[in-house]
Amino acid sequence: MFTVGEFSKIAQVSKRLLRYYDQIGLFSPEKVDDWTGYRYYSAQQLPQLNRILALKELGLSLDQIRLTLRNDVPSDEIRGMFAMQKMQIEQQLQNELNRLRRIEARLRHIDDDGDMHDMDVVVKALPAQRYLSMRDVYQAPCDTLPIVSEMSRLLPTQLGEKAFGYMTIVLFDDSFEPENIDVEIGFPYLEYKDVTVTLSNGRRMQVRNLEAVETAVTATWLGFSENSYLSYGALGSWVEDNGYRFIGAPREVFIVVPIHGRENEAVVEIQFPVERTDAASRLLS
Amino acid sequence: MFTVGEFSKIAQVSKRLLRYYDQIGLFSPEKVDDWTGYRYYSAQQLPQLNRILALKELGLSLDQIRLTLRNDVPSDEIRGMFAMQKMQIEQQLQNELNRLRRIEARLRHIDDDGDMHDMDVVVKALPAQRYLSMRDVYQAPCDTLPIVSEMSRLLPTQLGEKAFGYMTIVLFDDSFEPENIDVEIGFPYLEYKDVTVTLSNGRRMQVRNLEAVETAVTATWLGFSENSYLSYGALGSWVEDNGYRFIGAPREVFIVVPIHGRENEAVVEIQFPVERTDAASRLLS
DNA sequence: GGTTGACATTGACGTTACGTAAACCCTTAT
DNA sequence: ATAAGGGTTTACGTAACGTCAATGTCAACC
Repeated sequence: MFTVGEFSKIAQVSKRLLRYYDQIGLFSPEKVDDWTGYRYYSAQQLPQLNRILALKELGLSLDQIRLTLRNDVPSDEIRGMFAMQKMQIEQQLQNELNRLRRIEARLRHIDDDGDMHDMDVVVKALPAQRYLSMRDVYQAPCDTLPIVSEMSRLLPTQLGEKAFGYMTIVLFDDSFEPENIDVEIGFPYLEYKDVTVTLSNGRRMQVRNLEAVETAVTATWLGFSENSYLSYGALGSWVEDNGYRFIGAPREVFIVVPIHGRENEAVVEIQFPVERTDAASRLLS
Repeated sequence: MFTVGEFSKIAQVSKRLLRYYDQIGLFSPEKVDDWTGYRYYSAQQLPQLNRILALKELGLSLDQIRLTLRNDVPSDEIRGMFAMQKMQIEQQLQNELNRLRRIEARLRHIDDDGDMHDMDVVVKALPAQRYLSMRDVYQAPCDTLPIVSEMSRLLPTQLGEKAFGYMTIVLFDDSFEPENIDVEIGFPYLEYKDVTVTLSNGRRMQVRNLEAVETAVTATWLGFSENSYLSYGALGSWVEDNGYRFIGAPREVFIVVPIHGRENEAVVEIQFPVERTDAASRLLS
């Protein structure tokens, strides 16, 4: 029979831990003195504690460990728990590997002033939206300007100020060259009516559903200039390097639209729908 | 200018997060209304928030991120932080890989009743101790019994009951065969005197320092029998599988010494001094 | 039998990075 | 007038304990 202090020295764990495990009913002393409340452990309990510590090291939660120790749970459940934990670890491994690569990239891109010139890529989900838009092919990017400007004038007056989100364009062109671009220009429509709007060139804007994207790789930048298209390449390599793959048309959201003369106040976010590659998992084979 | 709700929708983060980052001084709105306390963010702040989110994804703590955003810290310090983070991730990767292997081993060893037949291996540090002991070569394991029994009689009476820890033997033999074994038998001595004890066969026990072990792989089992030696092999493969390497003489600590007729109450812990191999890191090359 | 020291007990607070309420304030639409 | 829908604070919960802090007991010494 050992007191907490003695037993904690033998097992090399803190006294607090032993009391804690007793409190949560995970590992209790063999005897507790009724009068003093002192805990008394026996040496024979040591292997049981070690099993707990070993399972904890495997990454199981104390709740899961409690399950494995009760012997009234079917073996399949226990096996399932371990299998689940295994999958979790594999997922973690992939994440860590990608993190490692990104860290190394950052490390390369810190200049002498401590500034980082990497794009800040954020992975997030995009909700489904209703989208009042028009798809067309334009000779050059600047050909879209009159259309955009007319939309910005017409829509708020015809359908209400607060009915729209930020201008969003969907790029259906998979060649990233700035000629004969196939794009859809429009605005998220926050109401549940179906409306059509006819522009001065006779073309119609219609409401459609812009599907949700589970995983989108996004980057936001300030200012608007011709070299914005360079970012597409950088984002492309980011996607490759981090074990993703494009699965849909990219979108551009104009939080602040570029106004002539104040282009550097523009804020644009590009969004690439992606899915995971399992390339990283081949490292484990 | 956006309120928290609007800005949180644009950036796809919770309002709580924005208020929290403001509170800890990591990312504050561009303007706060003096009267209502309302926070107002500008679209131009979005890239800064995205940088924070990107760095968080890399595993940096918010404190570290705060450092990288202040531009009065030397670039070397920032670089050092990233390098440190990189090392941490690499270490984590090794751990996860080992965990994965151990999980798979467990998974194989669960039988139909849900019981696990693996040894429960615990990695811990061993503190330095003073050690009253005697080293000798014995023909067979059972030859040690009279010595052990005489020690157990002599020491407490000559030097005090509480001066000793649990019987510990150090195995200098690297062939694990049970003949002509070179072992040191003794007890941790908790006082700071130098004493010698002479046994009936004329041999002397002396105090020496038993060095600390930074990393020891240990296993504890109940009962004492001849097949205990099997465990050495199992522990050996555990050590190999988990990226460790033996670097010293193993020890056996008898928490409860086996008494004739009550051998199954014995509790013995074996301790192998080890160090990490960098074998696992080759996966990353 | 009182004091001291070593050890035990419970309880509370700190850690990380927020989610989830609750309670309250402000403006606007019905 | 009141309900709705923003905003604001404050506080509590998370996982798994470490770290005090206040208090209680035990054994021994004077």
